[in-house]
Amino acid sequence: MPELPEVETVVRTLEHQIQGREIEDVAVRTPMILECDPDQFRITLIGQHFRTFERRGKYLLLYMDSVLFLSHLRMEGKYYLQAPEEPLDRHIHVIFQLDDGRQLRYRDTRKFGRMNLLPMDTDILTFHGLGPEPFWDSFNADYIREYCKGRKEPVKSLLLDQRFVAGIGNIYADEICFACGIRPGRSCARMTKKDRENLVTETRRILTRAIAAGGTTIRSYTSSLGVTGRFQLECMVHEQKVCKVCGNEIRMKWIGGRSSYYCPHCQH
DNA sequence: ACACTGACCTGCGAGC
DNA sequence: TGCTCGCAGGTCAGTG
Repeated sequence: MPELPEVETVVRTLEHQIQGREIEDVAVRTPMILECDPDQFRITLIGQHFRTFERRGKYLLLYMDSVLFLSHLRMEGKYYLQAPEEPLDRHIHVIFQLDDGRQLRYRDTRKFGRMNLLPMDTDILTFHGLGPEPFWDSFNADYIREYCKGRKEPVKSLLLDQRFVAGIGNIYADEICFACGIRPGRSCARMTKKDRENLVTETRRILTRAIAAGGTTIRSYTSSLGVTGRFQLECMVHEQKVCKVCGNEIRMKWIGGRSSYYCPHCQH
């Protein structure tokens, strides 16, 4: 389940591996992965080079010569670089033949991921209604106070709302709440000034550490290109049984349709 | 305007 | 052993 740190890791790994490579051919085996016409997708991408690599929220932005190739991994999407002779399986949905003989393969067991082609000048600041990146100056305590005016939703739901802040998913939302000592179900209207300041600081601290660790590996998830995240060793509450700080039992509650883990002793 | 729910998918593990 | 069922979760459309 790639969140911001995993997507960042994938973008940087792809940049290292395929920057400057040309797409010679595209095979779309599962059209539903695309949000555009498969033939148009193929024809547009053939002959294009991978130029620059960026991330916005959980979206991968691959700037080609004259088109922006957008990819969202959703839950289980992964990219692999493989030789053409390596066997395909039924979960590989899109194959890009590169000019160095390798193939960039998109694999996604649940077919949740999506790809699209957009104009080069697409405004990625406002795109898909995404809120600020956690590391932008505009994500600050005052912004949170303003955003929360008239809202009562749980802090956990707020963190998962991509219009509030871009890139946080279920795992990191739990971890951020724990780091702030806030129960995930607490109304965002009941955050103090100190809570809002902590939310900014802890969000950045946790995401920075996770990026440094190469993202999270949880359940069967391994990030693309053979890179295995190591952040799961650092999870304090998500899918944990016992609190690493106080030793109390970690509880799980359903919040906003998501499983949410918290320590009833450390979080209020 | 905000908040909540279900659909989209498939694999896996629990329970019968 | 083999079946069913619930769960995992990011996003978005639909509903209240």
